[in-house]
This record gives sequence, structure tokens and C-alpha cells, in this order.
Amino acid sequence: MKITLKDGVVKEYAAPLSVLDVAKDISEGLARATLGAEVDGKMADFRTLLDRDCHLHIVTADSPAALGVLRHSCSHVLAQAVKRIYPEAKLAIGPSIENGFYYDIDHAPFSREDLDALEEEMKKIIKENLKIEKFELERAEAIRFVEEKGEIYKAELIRDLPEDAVISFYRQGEFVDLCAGPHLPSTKGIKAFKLISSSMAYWRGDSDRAQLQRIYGTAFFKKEDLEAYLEHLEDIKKRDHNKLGREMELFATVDVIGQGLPLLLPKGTKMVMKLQRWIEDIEDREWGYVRTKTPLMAKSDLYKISGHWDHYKDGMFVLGDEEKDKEVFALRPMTCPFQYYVYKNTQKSYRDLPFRMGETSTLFRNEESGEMHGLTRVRQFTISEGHLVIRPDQAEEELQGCLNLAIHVLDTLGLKDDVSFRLSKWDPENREKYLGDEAYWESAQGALRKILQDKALPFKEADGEAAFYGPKIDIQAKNVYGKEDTMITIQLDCAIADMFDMYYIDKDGEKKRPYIIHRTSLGCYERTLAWLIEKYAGKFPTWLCAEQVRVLPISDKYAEYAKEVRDILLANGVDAGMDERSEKIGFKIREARLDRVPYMLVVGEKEEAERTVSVRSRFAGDEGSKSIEAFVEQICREIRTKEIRKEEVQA
RNA sequence: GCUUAUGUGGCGCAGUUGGUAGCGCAACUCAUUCGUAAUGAGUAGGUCGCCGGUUCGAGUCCGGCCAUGAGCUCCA
Repeated sequence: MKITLKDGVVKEYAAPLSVLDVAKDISEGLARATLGAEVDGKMADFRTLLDRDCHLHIVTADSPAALGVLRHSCSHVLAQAVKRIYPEAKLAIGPSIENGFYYDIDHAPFSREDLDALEEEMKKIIKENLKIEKFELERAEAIRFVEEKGEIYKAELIRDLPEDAVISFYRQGEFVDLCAGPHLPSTKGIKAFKLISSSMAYWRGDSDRAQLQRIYGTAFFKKEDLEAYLEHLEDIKKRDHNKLGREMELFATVDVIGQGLPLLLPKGTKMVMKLQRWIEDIEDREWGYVRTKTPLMAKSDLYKISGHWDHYKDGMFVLGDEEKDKEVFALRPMTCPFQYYVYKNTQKSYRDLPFRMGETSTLFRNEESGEMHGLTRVRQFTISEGHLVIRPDQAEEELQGCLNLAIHVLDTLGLKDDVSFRLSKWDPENREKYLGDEAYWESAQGALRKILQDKALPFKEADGEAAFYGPKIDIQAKNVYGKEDTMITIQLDCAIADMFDMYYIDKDGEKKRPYIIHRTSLGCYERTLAWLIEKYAGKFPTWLCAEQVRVLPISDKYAEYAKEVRDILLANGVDAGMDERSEKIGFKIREARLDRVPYMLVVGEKEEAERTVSVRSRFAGDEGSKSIEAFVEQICREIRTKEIRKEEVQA
């Protein structure tokens, strides 16, 4: 992105534009304070540049970077308020984050009342219109400076910087904080803020170190923006699968059954079964998979061969006691080794490869107690798992196929635009956690990178996210709260065939080691259901709905006709229900809408006489009167094509 | 696992300083037979998450456990 600053300096900046980059140029004298700038040849609303002291000057509030600076300054005001009310509190760090800011503080837990009191103090500080000023100290001097104040966490941060570093601080009134900036020129610039919540966080994210209190807050340039954001927080709660999914009777949890073990209720089960049948059908009929059904548990010996016993024992449910019992079993945390033995059951020739196995596979993972969440993090779940045993020369084509299948699935569900791609690599700093050497990892990671690049998919690379046996392409989705989960994974594994002595007979008559691709096409059914609930706020595409049509007789007199219509729909493979209670039609419609049923068929005297149905849909409202045959044809087509009809009617 | 909050009929909630549980919706019954988002009346339903303690007496106070939410850590 090219920016022409007012004094005529033209500079190319990387997109997205970073205020910090511009700030650096300002401090080096390349630019100076300005309230207007030309972006890509035309004047833009870029009015958030910084002056020589790294102060942000703001006229409009549309830049995310500007918001970041505002929120960072707001976090300093919070820290100042904390020190005024609780002088003994020690400060850790206080950055701006995606939707606000936080500050980690070493102090006893804060209640909502404490937060309210802090908000009041913050308002005072803002009103005092304290100038925010930058100053710098040599490293040793800086350490002495913060230690005099008892700020041990700040001292640790400075000690981690190089010997010759110049340490910058910002001062506002009596309050000084270690900080690289930039900041607003004064506290008065903070017009609209709110402390959202507080909770515990570990110092430097290490669960063995100090437990700090993290106060979350947010700030905006305009009061309306803050109010809109707070309203948005309320709105997303209504989409939250963990609330909506229970309300809609898709799933439930029961204390006595246990944590992370949700029950899929009839409606949720129906949806999951529709997904499952679809995935199995396309994998087997269109993508060349064979289906397996393998045991949910095995002797520990199996996991010793696969490496899971060494690498993952804590995450498995082990049945039996290694000391006492002759045989110890474990519930499976993955399907890999089971399918390897399916492959090994008969000798394979190079002609048999690729050998693609799919299994709708239930897995068990003993997550720690605080990690369970709704349907997205559970102890037992079912995935569309699969393993492709391939010749090395088939790797590229098969990896592409896996990615294409995943994208086809996402596209069909209407979720394609909501995902991000991640190349999950090993952590070169912790090599002992992984199988194989550097050359293996570099080449496997390179192969996956090429697949993503060839498809021109934007992706980020992440160290330390790989499986212990190989790198992954992970397809990530965010939930309504912005938290990311892996939905689909494709992993290349060139190491494990050796451990299980898997081979094929090549053209030259020699035994060769195959590669293995571990992959999912839709991933975890429970997680996907959760994602769909949040994406559609419960208003699913018709083909996925547990109840696709509800027939509503005007009165008992037309119940027989309603039943006939319902039975015709059922016979045509449509999940149809009927509301034959002695209620008014308005009441039945209200309930059907609250249940988010896509199609309501009102039938009364006129419809019975003409053998029609009066169609009211969730999408378009009143769709008029249609013959039974015409409606059956319409809805069967919609279901068959998995059409996602647009919602045109406000709920 | 860690910090913190919460747990009252199916759901959403009320329950004052400890004195034998209430409301709305839903359910059920009866009446109503109705034309596109709530017909009316009545009935029933709870050892207040579980276990223990303090007390003459515990939904209320204390302890332990279980579950749920938020966040941290973790997610092979």
C-alpha cells in the first residue's frame, strides 16, 4: 500500500497498514505528524498517524490500528486506577487485543463491584486530562527504576531485553509504565470504555508460575460504537451453540454421566446422521474410499507400536492396571493403527495404491477437567476419519484430492468463507517430541506448503502445531466468541509405515514403504454441529433440518387430510411432522417458527377440497398455495441439491 | 489441572438477618374447532446438584464432591 504523507514523502507499506510502521518512520524523521494521508493515490480516511513522541492523532475512528492504540492507552488508565485503589498490586502486562484490551495484575481476585469501582476511578483519571509522555532509560537504570517501585514482573521483562537496549516508559500523572507505545497524547482521548470481566491468567502463560488476575475491557472512539459492541456481545450469546443447542433440544449433558459426554438428543442425532450418511456416500461413491469398522479399544501393545503409549498416554482412557493385570486395554484416541492392520490384511501391489480407507470413527480422549466445552471439546466424539496408503509418487495428487474433498464439504455446508488454513509444523526447539529427523520434516512440510500454494489458498504457518508423526494442513474455524478450533485436518506421514511394517510390492518386485495420509473430510460431527448452530443461529439449510416440514391443520376436521399430506412427504423421504393439537393456527405457526421448521403447510377446507397445501416458509414467508405434487417436487429438489435458501424474512 | 462464579419443579427466574418453598412459560385435563407469531379455565409437578457438619430448626451458614459458565493452561 503506497502512502503519500503530507510533506510529500511517498512510502510503500505492507498491507494491512500498520500504524506502528508509520510511527517508526516518524521517529526516524522520515515523516511528520499529519492529519491526512493519501493511500494508493487518493485521499483516504487515514487520519491516525503519530507524532514524533509516538502520540496518535485521531480525527476519525475507522482504523483497527488506531483502535489498538486507544485501547492500549485505556489499559494504562486501568493500571493507574488499580494502583490508586490497590497500591500493593503488582503490574504484569497490558496489551490491546482483538476486541479490546486486558491488564494482568498480581492481586487478589476482583469482583464485579471491584471492576465498577475501577471504572469510576478510570473516569476520574480521564477527566484529569493527564498528558501521556514518553521517556527513555538505559537498561540497568530501567531495572533499578522499576525495582524501586516493587514491579518485579516489569523488571523480569526488562532483564529479557538485550544489554544495550534503551527502555522506553510512558508517564501519565503519577503513573509510569514500561511500554513501547504508541499512545494517545492524553487520557482525555478515551471517550467510551467498559471493563468486561476478570479471571485468572498465568504469568507468561506458564501454569507453573504466578497466578495473576486478568481484567478484560474494551474501548471505542464513540459511545455508539461501544454500545453497539455490547449489544453485539448479547447477540452472539443467542447464537452460542452451547446455549442454543440445548434450547433447541439438539443435545444435553447430565451430571451423573460425566463431563465432556453430551447426549445427542433425537433432533441433534437426526442432523448428525444426515451429515454422516452424506459423507459416507460421497467418500465411497465419488472419492474412491473403502469403508471400515474397527474396534473402539485395543491392547496397550498396539499403542506401544504406534508411539501413542509414549507420546500420548495421559490423554487416553486406560482400562486396567499395568502392575496387576496381564492385559491392559485402552479406548482408542484415533483410528490410525486399526486401519493400518486393515491395509496389512492382504499383500498389496503398487497397483492397489492409493488405498483409501474411511471410517465413521468414535474416539475417546481424556481431556483435563477444565477443558471441556459444549459440543466443541468433549471426551467422546465421532469423526469422518480416513487413512490413505499411497506410493510416494502419488503424494501430491492425493493430498490435493483430500483438500478438494474438504473444500467441497465446506462449500456444501455454506461454511467455506468462514475458515482459515494453517500449515501446522513441528517445533524445531522441541525435537524430542517428534518422530523423524529434520530432513523428513522439511520435506513433508514443503509438500503440504506446495499443495496450499498451488490452490492459491491464503494460509499461515504455525510452529509446534504438528502431530508427533507429521505436519498437517489444518482448516480452522472461529466460534461466535472468536475462539479458533480445528475443523478439518490433513496430515502427511512418511514415518509410521515403517513402524507397522507396511509395504507394497513395486513394479520391480521389491517391497517398498508407502506414505500415509491421515485426514478428515468433515472432521468431528459434534464440532461441526456446533459450528452449524452458530453459523445459522439454528436456522439450518432445509436438507439438514431434523424436521423439514410441519403440516398444520386449521382445525381437527382437517387432521385426516393433514396426515395424508404428511405421509406423502414421509414416503418421498422428507422429514415431515404434523401439529394436530386443538390450537389456533396462529399458535401453531408461532411454535413452528420458534422451532425453526423451514416449511409450514397450512391445510383447511379449501386445501382439502383442491388437494393443495398453503406454503409458508422460514425463508420467504407466504409462498402461496401449491398442489401437493408441486410442493413435494420443490422440497425434494431443495433437499437433493442441498440448497441453502436465503432468509428473506426477519424472525 | 488452575482461578472464579453459578447450581431452586422440563425451561427462565424470585426466595429478605437460618423458621417446613413461590412466579412466568411449558406439561396435563376440560371447554373451544378456529385461516397465518400466543383462546380460556382448571390440575399436577420440587427431599432447593450430591454427601457430611453447625443448629431446636438449613434452599439460606461451614466443609468435601459432582456439574455448568467465563478465563488461563492444554488440544498428540
